[in-house]
Amino acid sequence: MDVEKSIAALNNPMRRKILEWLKDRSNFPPALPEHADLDGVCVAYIQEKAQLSQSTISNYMGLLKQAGFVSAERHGQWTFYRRNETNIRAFLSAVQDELLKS
Amino acid sequence: MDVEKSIAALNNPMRRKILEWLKDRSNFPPALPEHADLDGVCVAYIQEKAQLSQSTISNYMGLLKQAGFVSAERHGQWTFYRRNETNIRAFLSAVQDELLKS
DNA sequence: CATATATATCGAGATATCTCGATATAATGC
DNA sequence: GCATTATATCGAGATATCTCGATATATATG
Repeated sequence: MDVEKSIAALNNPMRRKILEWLKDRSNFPPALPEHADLDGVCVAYIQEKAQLSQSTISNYMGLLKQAGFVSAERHGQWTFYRRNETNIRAFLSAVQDELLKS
Repeated sequence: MDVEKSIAALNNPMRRKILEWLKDRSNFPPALPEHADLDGVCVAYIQEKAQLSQSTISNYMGLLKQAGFVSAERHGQWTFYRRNETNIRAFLSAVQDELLKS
């Protein structure tokens, strides 16, 4: 739990937006039939919704992953990103402690 | 509650450290007798503990104030900064909502 | 193996943040 | 008014972040 890196990752409106979008798979186009069993979203879908360049989104997802907010799983040519709820809660808990605990 | 501005203010280790120090007045030198009734800390004390320049600390406190994390009160030539617990909790609540609420 | 597709990485210009010293402002005391 | 003290603001160089297009890598398919 690197609070430093996590806050830096959140210090960008689009990255926070992406984390919100990932709460609900239906924010993105339906998965291909062969990916029906996977609960992540591929980079191209995120890029389409964010309207930023492919490299920027790939970079963003890398930062969110390093911060622990998302997990990535490769399947063939696709990388599926999904929220890591455990780590998100751990971050919130850590920030809460840092800001409130005496 | 400007989450954007708040996260930016927290995106710096020393500013977070200062917020932690302000939890406990005894992290700083004792107040002057004439300030005994005030529960804030003056800039000079914060600067001494942080070991950064006066202008940097003044800037930091300004950012923390704009984010709502601290309140400032002028008394003569001194400005006393103290945590704004209400706003800190409001921020935590907002981030929690943004990250978790569906 | 050649081509196509999806993603990651690289390099760079634009912009923002950091942090300082210098200076300005405000209040105090003589 | 003048000197001192506390804080705020200004201007700037150093560093970091943003975001892109170009390129590299990995996989799938013919």
